[in-house]
Amino acid sequence: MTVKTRLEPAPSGSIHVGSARTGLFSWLFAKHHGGSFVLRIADTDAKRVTEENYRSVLEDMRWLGLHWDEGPETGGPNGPYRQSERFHLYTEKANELLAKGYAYPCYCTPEELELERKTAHEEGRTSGYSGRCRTLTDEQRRAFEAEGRASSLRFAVPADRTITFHDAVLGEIVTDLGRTPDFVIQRSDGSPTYMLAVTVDDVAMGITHVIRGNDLVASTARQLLLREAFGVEEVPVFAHLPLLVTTDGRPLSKRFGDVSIGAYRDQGFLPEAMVNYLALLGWSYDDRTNVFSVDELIERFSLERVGKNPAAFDVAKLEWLNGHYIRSLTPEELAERLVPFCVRAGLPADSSEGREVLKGVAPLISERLKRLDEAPPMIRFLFEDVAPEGKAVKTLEGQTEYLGAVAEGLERLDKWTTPAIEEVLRGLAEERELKPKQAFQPVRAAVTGTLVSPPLFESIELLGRERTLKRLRYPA
RNA sequence: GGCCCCGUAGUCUAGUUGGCCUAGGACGCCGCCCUCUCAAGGCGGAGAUCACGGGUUCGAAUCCCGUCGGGGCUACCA
Repeated sequence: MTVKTRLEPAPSGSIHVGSARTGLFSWLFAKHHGGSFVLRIADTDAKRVTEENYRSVLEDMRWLGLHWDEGPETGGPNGPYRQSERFHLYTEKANELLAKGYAYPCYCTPEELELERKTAHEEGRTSGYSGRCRTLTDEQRRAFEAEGRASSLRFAVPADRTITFHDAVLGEIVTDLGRTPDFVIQRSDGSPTYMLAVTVDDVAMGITHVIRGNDLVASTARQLLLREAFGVEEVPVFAHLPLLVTTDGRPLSKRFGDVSIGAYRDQGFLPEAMVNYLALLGWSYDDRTNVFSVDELIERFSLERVGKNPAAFDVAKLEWLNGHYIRSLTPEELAERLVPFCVRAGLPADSSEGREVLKGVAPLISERLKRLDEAPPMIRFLFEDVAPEGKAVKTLEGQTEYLGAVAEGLERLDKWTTPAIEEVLRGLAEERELKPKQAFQPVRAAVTGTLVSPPLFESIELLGRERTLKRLRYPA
């Protein structure tokens, strides 16, 4: 059997890190088994969907490197892959269920349903809908329709049974259908609900392993029920991943801060770091390995090693991994990835000269970056004259003579190289019996405008003779 | 309220046929070294009575019961 997994994101903007993690696990599992991965857009609820959000989903998936074998734009034998374009299939299946007596029209209004929910809650029953429309006579139905009431379609749940399935993560899950109310499969506007669409599509597309968030455990029984009604014998393997929470153990909601992949991308997290980090949330390979390349993840991933308890999304560890991956980049690669961040910060880096500058500083700042967006402030002095700020101003006080001497020494240099520059500066420090810190901080302040900068001698070399001398003699 | 799931240091986790665990690794934190600043790197350290309480056993993080805590579901969202 060829493994086939899928991710079914609702296009409500840049994808949530939780969805990304689910997608990653699904993708890794498929790749590990030489199978395929399907991307399917869950846009059945028209009011929440925009074209822009849809594009964000595809962009995020591509950025993460989770390439889909079947899905939007890629195509495939089971398309289309946007559920909004598959309504005819759901309608057909809904009608089939209606004809076979598995489903019935429900004429209840939102207000009536709300009342039932409230009553059920008060009486300690698990849920709301009583199933009252199930036993309507034809006459009653005609009366409702004459009234102009719209009807949804509900699945008639056999209350006297239980549904049991084996979850690859959680083990055996038993659901008592006596506590499962008749659920809506088609809204009164004719659109399918998640329950119908997901089941129809998983069957149609031959999904073998359903890997999704723990919040969907309870819905599994209903989907299994639908499969039965469709007369489908095969059942996919289900694996429900532990939910992602904040470091305080709260649900990972917008209130936590950044929960979308796009937000992390904009801050300069590398996709390889994000993928590595996400893989560690709820999964581990052994008792010591933290860093994995994508290929290693594919080779080592297994559902058996997925844990059951909620995992906290810890930005600090993500940043550590990100720093690790930034340091593993070549200067050329780092420079190229830095371009958009510099441009956004107003630095003219998107030119061949700009790129040369970036390539030059890349080795100096790579071990100082946790995120790419930290780079522009560090290297702004290479692109424009910067006025000393804060403590740097104070450091420069009374240093005019000394800085002039530094300028004089540097001016005499034949070769403008780091070793030569260092020799001049150290020589002068020794001559004046200055400690390194006393000798170099004023120079740093004058040249970079700050007391924290990339290594000084290298920075001076990159800055060039002219600009360095100017800044030493005429501080802004 | 009802049903279901979870519970090892601040965080991610190893550990699950009970003994090799005086509980291992990583992030973070603290200190030292290196050092032109900041980092990176190296070394070291603090931090977990394995949620709590009872059992079973020669022996339990690992098995059983209970309690408490957290979460999910309980939608014509997905």
